[in-house]
Amino acid sequence: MPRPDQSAKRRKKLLPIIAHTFAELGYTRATTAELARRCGVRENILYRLWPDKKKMFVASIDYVYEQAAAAWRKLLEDVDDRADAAARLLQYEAEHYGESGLHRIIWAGLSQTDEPEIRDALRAMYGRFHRFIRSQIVAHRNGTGSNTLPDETVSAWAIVGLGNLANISRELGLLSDRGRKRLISNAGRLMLEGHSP
Amino acid sequence: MPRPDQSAKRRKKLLPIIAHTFAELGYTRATTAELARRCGVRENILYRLWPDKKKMFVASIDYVYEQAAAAWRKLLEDVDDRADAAARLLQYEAEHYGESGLHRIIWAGLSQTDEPEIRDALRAMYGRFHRFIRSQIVAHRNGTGSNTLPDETVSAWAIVGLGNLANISRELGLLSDRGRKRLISNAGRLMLEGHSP
DNA sequence: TCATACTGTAAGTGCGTACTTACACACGAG
DNA sequence: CTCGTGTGTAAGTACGCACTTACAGTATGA
Repeated sequence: MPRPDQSAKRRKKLLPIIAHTFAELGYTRATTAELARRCGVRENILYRLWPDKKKMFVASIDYVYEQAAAAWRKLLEDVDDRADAAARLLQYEAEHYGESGLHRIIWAGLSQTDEPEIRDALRAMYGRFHRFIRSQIVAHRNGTGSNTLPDETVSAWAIVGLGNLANISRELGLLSDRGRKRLISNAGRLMLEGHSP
Repeated sequence: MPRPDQSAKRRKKLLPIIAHTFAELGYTRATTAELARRCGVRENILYRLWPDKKKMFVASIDYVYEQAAAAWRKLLEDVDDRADAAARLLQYEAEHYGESGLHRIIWAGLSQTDEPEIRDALRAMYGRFHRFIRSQIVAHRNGTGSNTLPDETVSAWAIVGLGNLANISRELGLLSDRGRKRLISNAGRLMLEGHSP
C-alpha cells in the first residue's frame, strides 16, 4: 500500500482561502487561476480536491454558515440565561455583522440560482440560519408571546432579512456604522419582543 | 443633413428586453450575443446604443426602480387618504412582490460591487426606494408615533430588508406563497405601526 | 527494497466572450 | 438627384477562462 490520502485535510485547509476569494471577487472574477495562486498551489491540485469550480463554490456556501454558527456557539457558551441569549446575539450582530465579508458569497450565489446545486446549497443555508434564530426567539419569548406580535417563524425570517439588508448597506455605504447598529438593535428588538429600546 | 438620430427612442424600446435578460440569466450568462438575439438585432447595434456591456447593465438597474415606482404611483392614484397609502402598498406588495423577476438584477449587481459604476447605481436605487417608503411611513404615522417604535428611517430600511428577503424566499422556495404574504403583511405592519394584524 | 499510489510542476487546449471592422444599403435634407 | 449619414449584415480577433495531460518525484506499507 502507498501513502494515505490527505485530501480531506487539505480541503479543510484550503476552503477558507477559497471562500474568502469568492467573497472578495465574486464567482466569475474568482478564476481558477487566481484561486490556485492564493492557495499557493497549481490549478490541477484544486481539481484533485473538487471535481469542478462549481463544487468549490458550493463548499464555500456551506462554509459561510459554519463560520457564523461557530461564532454564535462560542458567544452563547458564556450565557447562562437562555431567555437572554437572543438579545445578546442581536447586540453582537449589531456590532459585528458582515465583518467577515463572507456574505458576498451569498450574493454571488443568488445570481446563479439556475444551477440546482447552488440553489440547494443556498436554501439549506438560509434554512439553517432561520432555524437557529427561530429557536432563540422561542427561548426568549418563552410563552410570554403577546398576540400583537408575529409568530416566531415570521419574526425569524424578518430578522434574517434585517441582517441581509445590514450587509447590503455596509457594502454600498448606505448607512453609517451607527445607523446600521441602530437598525439592527431597534428593528431587531421590535421583532423580538414588540417594542424597541 | 441626413436622417435624424433615433438612438434615444431605440434605447428606450430595447432596455426592457435587456433588463429582463439580465434578470433571467445574471450578468455573466447574459452574453452580448444572447442580448442581441433577444432584441432581434446584431451585437454591434447594441454597441452603438451603449458603449459597453457594463453600461447596459447599469441602465437595467435604473430600470428596476422606474418599473416599481411606476406601479406604485399608479396604485396610489386611486388612494385618497394619504395615511392609508402605506398600508395599501404593503398589501399590494404582499400579493405581488417579486413577480416581475427584476430583483434578480440587483443580486447580479451586488456581486459586482467592485465596479464603481455598478455600486453607484445600486446605491442610488436603494436610496430612492428608501426615500419613497420613508415618506409613506411619515404620512401614515402622521405625528402619532409612539416612542416604542423605531423612527421612520429605521423602519423604512427594515421594510426594504423585508422585501429583499421576500424575494430571496420566492427565488429559493423557502416559504409558501401564503407564508410570504404573512411575512410581508405581519412584519411590515409591525414596522409600520407597532403591532401586527 | 520495491511496487504503488499520492504529490508537484509545467505546459497545453478548446471554447466562449466582449468587442471590432468592413462594407452594402436606405433614407432624408439640400 | 445626390451627398452624407444613420442602419443592417457578416465575419473576425484577441483573449481569458475552466479544465486536462504528461511526467518526474516521493513517501508509504508489505
